Amino acid sequence: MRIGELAAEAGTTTRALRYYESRGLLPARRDGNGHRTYDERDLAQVRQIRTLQDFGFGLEETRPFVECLRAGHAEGDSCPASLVVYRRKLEELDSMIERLGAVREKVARQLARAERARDELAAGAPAPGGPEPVCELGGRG
Amino acid sequence: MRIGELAAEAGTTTRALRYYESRGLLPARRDGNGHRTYDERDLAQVRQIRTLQDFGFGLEETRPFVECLRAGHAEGDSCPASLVVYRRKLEELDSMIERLGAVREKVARQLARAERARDELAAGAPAPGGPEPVCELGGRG
DNA sequence: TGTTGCCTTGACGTCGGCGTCAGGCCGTAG
DNA sequence: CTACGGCCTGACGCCGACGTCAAGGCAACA
Repeated sequence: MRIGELAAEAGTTTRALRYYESRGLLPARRDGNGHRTYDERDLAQVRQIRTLQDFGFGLEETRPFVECLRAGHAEGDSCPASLVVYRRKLEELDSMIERLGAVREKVARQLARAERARDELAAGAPAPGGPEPVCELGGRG
Repeated sequence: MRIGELAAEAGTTTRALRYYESRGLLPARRDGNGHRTYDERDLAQVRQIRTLQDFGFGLEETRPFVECLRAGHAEGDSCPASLVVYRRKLEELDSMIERLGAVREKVARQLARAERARDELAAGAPAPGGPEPVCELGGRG
């Protein structure tokens, strides 16, 4: 199969596949015309790459999985190096989720505080210490 | 105050401040030598930018807050446009956290499955359907 | 014989938020 | 006089994963 067909089968583009090759992730045979040719094993490798990328893995992080497939394993995560990447990614995900959760709480508290201040201003005091500043400097009306 | 001092006070760099200016976020007066001069209000604006960036806001997202401060408000989130950004960011954070949580579970399940397969292979069958493929192609030993 | 379609290589563009370097001005301290 | 520090502008570099364009080759089909 040629590069266009592989791209279609794997749900990606020819540009991405050439890029993988340039990174040493997807070596290609050539036919008489100099065109790249691939087989089912290459398709499995590309699918492995796409799956991991959907999980947020960087290209380099997919390398152990691809090499594991090329070594003949049925699954890309049958090799120790792949498991190491899994574990590292789990730690990354946990710390990212924790950080994002903390930020979420801070933003939520800021929003609640700002809304409270706005409501109090609207309800009670129509100018406690001078004229109100005008929001939206460059308003379009 | 000049740009170096402002950068030190705000915990950033002169390069970042000039970048903000180039984006129209931080207009600067000039002294006789053509040097940028700033006051306390500029400092407050820069601090607002940094705080939001620590929360993961992009520069453009800080703009309503900065303009709100420049309009004379004591807080950058006293204006409706800032609240809109808060709410949008909360939604983004929620969906990101949800996505990451789902990915985390998938990766954890993949890891568990792969470890189980490895253990079963090590314990039971030392070659059920042919020779084992060799992991780590380019091993360094 | 042209036209389409797929392929090739090479190289520059994208996005964000700056870092870093080059070349030069201004004021001050030794 | 010279060195140094801080400032100026302008421009290229960086990271990741490609997108996009240019210029050309080769095969099939009308």
